[in-house]
Amino acid sequence: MARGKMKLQQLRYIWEVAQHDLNVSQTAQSLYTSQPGISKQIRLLEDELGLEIFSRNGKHLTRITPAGESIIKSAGEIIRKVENIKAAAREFCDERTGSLAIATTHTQSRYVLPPAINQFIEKFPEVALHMHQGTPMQISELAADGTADFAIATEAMELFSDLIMMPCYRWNRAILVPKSHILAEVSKLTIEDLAKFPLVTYTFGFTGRSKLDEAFTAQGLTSKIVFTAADADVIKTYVRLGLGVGIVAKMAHNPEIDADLIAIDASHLFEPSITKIGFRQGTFLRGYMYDFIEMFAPHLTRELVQATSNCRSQLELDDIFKEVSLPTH
Amino acid sequence: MARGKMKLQQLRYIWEVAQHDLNVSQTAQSLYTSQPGISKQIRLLEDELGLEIFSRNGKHLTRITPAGESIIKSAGEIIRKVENIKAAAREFCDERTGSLAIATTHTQSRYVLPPAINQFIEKFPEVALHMHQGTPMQISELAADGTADFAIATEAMELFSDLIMMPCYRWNRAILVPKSHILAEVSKLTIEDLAKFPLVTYTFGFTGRSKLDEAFTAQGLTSKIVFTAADADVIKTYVRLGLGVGIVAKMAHNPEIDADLIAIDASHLFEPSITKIGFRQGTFLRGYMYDFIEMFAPHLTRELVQATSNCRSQLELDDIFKEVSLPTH
DNA sequence: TAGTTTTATAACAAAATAGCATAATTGAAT
DNA sequence: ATTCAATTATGCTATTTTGTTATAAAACTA
Repeated sequence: MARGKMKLQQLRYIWEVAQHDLNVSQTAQSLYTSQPGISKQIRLLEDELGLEIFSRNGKHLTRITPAGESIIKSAGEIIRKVENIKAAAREFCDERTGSLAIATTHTQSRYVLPPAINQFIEKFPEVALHMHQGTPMQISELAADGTADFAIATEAMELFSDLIMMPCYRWNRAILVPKSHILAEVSKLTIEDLAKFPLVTYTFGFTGRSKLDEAFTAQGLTSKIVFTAADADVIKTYVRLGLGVGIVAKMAHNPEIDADLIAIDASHLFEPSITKIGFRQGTFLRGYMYDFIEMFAPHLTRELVQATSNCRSQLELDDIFKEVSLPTH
Repeated sequence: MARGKMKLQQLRYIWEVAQHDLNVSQTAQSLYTSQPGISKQIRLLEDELGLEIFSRNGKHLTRITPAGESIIKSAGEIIRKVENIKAAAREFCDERTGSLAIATTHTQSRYVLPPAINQFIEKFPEVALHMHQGTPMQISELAADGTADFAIATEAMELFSDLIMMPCYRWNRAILVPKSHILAEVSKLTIEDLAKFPLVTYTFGFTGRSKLDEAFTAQGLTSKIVFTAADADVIKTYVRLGLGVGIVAKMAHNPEIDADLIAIDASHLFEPSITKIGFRQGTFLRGYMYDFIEMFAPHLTRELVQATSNCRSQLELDDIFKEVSLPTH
């Protein structure tokens, strides 16, 4: 239990080693430093605290001790707070420059985000914009580990408890068929009508696919999904080929570009889905980040977002949005 | 905006300087280090962040900049988290040793705490016990700045927003008179009866004094308080001298020692008061600290206390205790 | 059991930190 | 205003801390 002053670097090291599967060499590489340096600092910290953070089998770190578990968790929180200080400093220093990393799905980046992005680069030309595309799971992870500032998606965002998620807009689905298709003539489409045809829609886990499945099973129907894709462009392609009837987010249909396809409103067939924007709780948000959120979802004012930052539980958060009415796309 | 690695020491320095009225020399003395060292580290940090944390008039620090305000606040949070890591380490290292500092009033330490303290030193003989006595205001401050682990008092605890306060017990008052006094004969004492006599009771701001005043003013009566003291022992002394009628917390009357005085129950005259125990939110509580709380207030189980630690607002906290029934002393 | 990977140790180099003496500046009090 | 005490900045030095290289020892892998 030697006397020493705990260093931020030491906390970074134990945190990173924990992130790198307790492999010190690998950690050293990723941090562009040397393995003995890290090993020594960890030992020094353990000495100061008078306990082992990692248990060892001879020379190898095998697992995190219960004490280490708790210490590493705190270390992570401290590291994030330090990052927040830096971000806050940048904000005070120059509020026009910085970077904004958005992780989102194809649907959002192709059909929904463009107007907001446009507005954003107009107002903040000095902010470097990074777009990450992936599955809703990947997106949430990117936001949770700080690679992306925001995650925007419809599905799977609930699984990450340290993400603050706010509803952006409600949207409905449209049935897509070639002009010549029989369904184009049907006046009032039912879900039974739909179940008769082979369907082309989103892959499971994408763009509100779960609501879609629910609707069929609720009616005791089984849907014949013959093809799935992560994005509407691919779906449209196969609808054009006559593979089946497409079910996509309504905003994915562009009357001009998709003039050869008929879009039939399906609001009455499926529950609307809600797209959300999420960020890691406790992160400092730059001024332009608040602006971006508001450009994308005008009801998410700076005040409202700040209020959500203080929420501890999902319940509190939901409570805030009980009153707020969402736009529909 | 030089490149450097933010150090915990730097955060400590800016925090301490802010605590010491922006006087660097004084800060250096209190930290047993040199003034140039601190000045330099502050400059380095400001350099790294690219902004001034303190505004200067020539060489003197005059005020904290808006950015500094936010940074220093974060620094404080980080420092506390680091302290928590150390405390957690000590807990894992040896859960029997440590220290427990309680700040409280005379009334508590003389009449209420002894049984709990007794039980505590029996179970944790290795824990060094420190008792601080003071006014409720001083007590709250000691807890808020970390000098004491707990504050126990009846008044003034609401004023410190970063203290988590939990109700311990409800108590009523007793009227104290010499055996020969007229009031000793009265069968059903009213507040009007009481108002006729000169009174001896607690100094304002102590031991539920405010509830007492409320009761008189609510009846449109003015009380003739001829003497006030911070503790019941002094009050009793003056009641014995015939200076007036005493009003004290019921638990301050000991039938054996105070056999020469008559205690008349006054539960029906004054609203009961509630004594609370408070600790700074976000602090790591050692195992024996939970035990102490439970010895003092058995309904405050470890689970319950941990639940309150997560509360953000006073409302949330009150909600938890809505269900809990308090013991009466 | 051999081979690869990983960690510990030691000696060394580099950098950061604290300290001292002192000059410059400020703010207060004549 | 001018002086005086208090406070901060600067330059330089000593010390401590941190990181690197090279290498030995140990642990996993197959």
